[in-house]
Amino acid sequence: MEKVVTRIPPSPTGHLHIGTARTALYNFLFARKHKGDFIMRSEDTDRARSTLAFEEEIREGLTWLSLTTDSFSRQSERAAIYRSYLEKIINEDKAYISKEESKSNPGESIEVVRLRNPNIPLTFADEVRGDITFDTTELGDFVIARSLDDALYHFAVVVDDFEMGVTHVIRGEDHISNTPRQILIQEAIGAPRPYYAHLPLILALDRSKMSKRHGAVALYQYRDTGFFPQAILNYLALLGWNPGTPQEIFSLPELIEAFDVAKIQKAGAVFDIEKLKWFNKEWFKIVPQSDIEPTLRAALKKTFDISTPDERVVKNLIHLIRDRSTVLSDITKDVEEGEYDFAFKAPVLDPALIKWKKDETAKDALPRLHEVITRLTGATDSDNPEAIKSILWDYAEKVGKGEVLWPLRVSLTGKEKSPDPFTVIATLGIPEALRRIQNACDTIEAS
RNA sequence: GGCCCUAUCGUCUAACGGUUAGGACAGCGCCCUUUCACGGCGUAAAUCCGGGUUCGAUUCCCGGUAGGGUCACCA
Repeated sequence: MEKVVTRIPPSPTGHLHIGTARTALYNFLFARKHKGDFIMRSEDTDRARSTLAFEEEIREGLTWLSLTTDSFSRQSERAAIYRSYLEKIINEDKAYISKEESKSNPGESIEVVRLRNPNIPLTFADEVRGDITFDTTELGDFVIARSLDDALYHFAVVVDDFEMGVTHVIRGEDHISNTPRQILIQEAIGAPRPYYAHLPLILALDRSKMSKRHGAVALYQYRDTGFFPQAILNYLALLGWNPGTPQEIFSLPELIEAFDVAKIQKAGAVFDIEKLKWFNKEWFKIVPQSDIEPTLRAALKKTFDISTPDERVVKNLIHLIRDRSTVLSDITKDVEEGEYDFAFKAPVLDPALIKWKKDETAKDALPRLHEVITRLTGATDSDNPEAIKSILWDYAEKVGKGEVLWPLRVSLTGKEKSPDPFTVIATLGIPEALRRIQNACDTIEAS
């Protein structure tokens, strides 16, 4: 069997769209699944609107997603190739040069190239939708080049796909109506017909094609708010495709393994940021530490001006962050808002907060805190909350969990809300915890 | 408007003629942790409508309806 080749042909006239990212993903998955190639082609034949900056952003975006390509080319550098094909089919009278008035510059006379349309009904097989039939008559002798040296999109695409050995064209549903004219061109240049698979569109809330007016559509916007590439890939894969099993969390290798064109959805799918957030939350628990750590360190430096934080605390804090965060930017936000103050700042204690019950005074908590100090003093330090819990749990159960745990937690963090006391102690280490509890006792006595 | 595509909970989807129409996200409720978060359990919520075909249609066919895409000397 011939080697599978898929492609992603973005035109560098805008940011990397989330829909383009998904199309790239599906092409990537299919190619990798079949041990084929996945190539990228910059469709920059519209010189006026294409920029190198966008091209670069698109390439970087795909790299960020780990969607590696096997080759890269630019249509703007292939004019000679298009010209040779144009000359060939003109010689064969399958296309012709037509002198007409320029539409873009009225008054100017130009020689465009038009395809001789055989005006036939045309049916092609779509891997996701089955047979689709068009009457090509309505296309007329459509223009395929502005001039011999200036091929238009459809012509360039067909020549390139042929020259590059593309076997499977997997693209958005918005290209269905482009397919008949591309097939006509294929037949004119004698190219074989690739397999086609037209993907359902990604829709906005109002079920129209997702575009700028609907908010964030560019990949970089999701990267910037702190979504993991793993989560984006995972979500995008399941938006319009399903594995046929209840599994939802997929790594890229797992997606390659599970991917199957037959399970691509026909109907458009609404992009739901809430579900994306859920995927990100799940991935927060499993991404490598190196995906989280730089953000944490930057936040610590910014908020606390700590450039060399206690490594034990950082390590333990990352565990906490993993199941308390949704997007990476939560780290910065939470650090700024004081969520993790307890880890780096001794608390300023409000004795009134120590009281567990309304009719208590802060001083009532003193003997309990002293008992905690006694127990902790002889204990082995650990950064496992469970181990810390076992030191104190039986006492807390005996005296009353609220009676012990609430004042303890408040002395450690000074806050109304925080992680549980065992986790806090495990994070800080027993010596620091002891200092804080002792300090709390002193404050209470002085009040 | 012409052409093309599509139609299961609010959203993503499963069920390729026979199911109490399943799961996930979001929502709601309860439990756990005597704080927050995490977690666990539960609940509500759907086959667009009308005709066929069939013993039997979410499923197959036709027609409506609705939504979407596309109609360049853009890509």
